[in-house]
Amino acid sequence: MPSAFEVLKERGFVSQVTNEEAVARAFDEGPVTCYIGFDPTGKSLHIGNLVQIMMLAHVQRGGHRPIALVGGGTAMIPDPSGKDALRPQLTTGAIDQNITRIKKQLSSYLDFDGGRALMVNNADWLRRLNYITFLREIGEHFSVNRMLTAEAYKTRMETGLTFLEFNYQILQAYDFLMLFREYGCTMQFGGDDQWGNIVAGVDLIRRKEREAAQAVTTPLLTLSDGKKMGKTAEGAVWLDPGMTSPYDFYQFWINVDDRDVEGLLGHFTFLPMDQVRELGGLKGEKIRHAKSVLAFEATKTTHGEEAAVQAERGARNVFGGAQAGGEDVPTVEIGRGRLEAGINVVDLFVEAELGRSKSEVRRLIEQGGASVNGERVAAIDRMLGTGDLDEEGVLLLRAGKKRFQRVKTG
RNA sequence: GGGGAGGUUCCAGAGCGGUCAAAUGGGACGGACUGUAAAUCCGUUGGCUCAGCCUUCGCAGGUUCGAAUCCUGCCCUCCCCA
Repeated sequence: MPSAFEVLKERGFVSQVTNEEAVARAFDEGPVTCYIGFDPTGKSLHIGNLVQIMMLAHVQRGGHRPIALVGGGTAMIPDPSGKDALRPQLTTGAIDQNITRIKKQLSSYLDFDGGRALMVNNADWLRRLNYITFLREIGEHFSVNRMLTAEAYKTRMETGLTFLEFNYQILQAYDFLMLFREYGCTMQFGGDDQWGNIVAGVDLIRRKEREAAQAVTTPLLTLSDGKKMGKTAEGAVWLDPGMTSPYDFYQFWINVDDRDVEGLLGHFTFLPMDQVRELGGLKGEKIRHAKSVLAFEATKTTHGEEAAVQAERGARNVFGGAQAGGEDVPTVEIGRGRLEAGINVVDLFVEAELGRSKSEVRRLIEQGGASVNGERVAAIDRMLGTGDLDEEGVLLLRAGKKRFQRVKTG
């Protein structure tokens, strides 16, 4: 059986490593405690966080102990790495609320039972930090000269960097030190953009504890079209089913570029690599099968098997040409009386959220991109009535090629 | 604290008294072609009671028949000096 580190490498999670030999040995020798930090600034994690989550999940399956650190303390400080804008500052109450939600989300991937995985909040130590003590014990180990030569800061030197942001790295290093002391955590993972911050922690542990901690970073996942993972026109793809429905989540994976399929299967499913390679090797139209496996597996781990089955069935119905698609297609309800009175197509499309404004929907119709029950809408003044409903009192709206909405009367 | 530059529609970036809902590029969206892929081509891209009207060019006032464009104050960003 391959070690957890071999699994990570094989699946494409590994980019930079502090000391590859030492890391490999650690994973061979026994349970390793490793951590990744998550930012609780949002109400939900999104697909961009999923690489890190899956990395922890794979490690846990290899018999090791992951720690998910949420930055309840650092959330109040912007991370200058790679970003050019400050993130909004939240109240501690809002952050604590987000943390609760994030933990719930993470438990779909990680098994927190009996301490097999841990979730900790750096607010526990950061918020009660004493400035002077901190400067004396931690600050003395950081060289400003060296920090300034780091890529993350160098670029920010052009546009300006506040003292607040400058401290981010120090606090993240301190987190690592605390986790090392409290939980024997000897390894930190993160995206490539975090390399500087992570290594700062490794250095701090060496200086304070004279121990060698390790760092492993993941390549920043960019898709073949150069876009950042998880961003769509609608914004991020969220893990919260209330923010991105399982159907849309499934669709996200179905719509990935052919060239990305194999890599994504490695990262976001637990399928054995033989199978991943086989699916990734499919050519031409056959690769759609690989995409449906990817979509199904990814949806299953995030939303559960039942939701995955539903999403798949809904997609098959609607794209396979079945009329109203059945319960599994995203649905909005509308009072039957509204249809009896007659409702304008444009209004209905807006209500079904297939367009942001009436102008947008009008444009859609004028360009021939809107259809009702599979028939192209010819004019913007088309009225819909009960005659457009099927036996079950349902009609199907379609915007463009792939956005569907089932309208049900109630 | 002093001096300089600047804040324009999703982003970048033109415009510097009317011809401006605002060039151009990117992105996004729609169509054709396809495989719910990519590439390519065409079109669209503030809102609405849509051949007209309304609201936008950091904020608040002012000049003018008329302002994104001129003036005043304020806020914010960046650069140089202290």
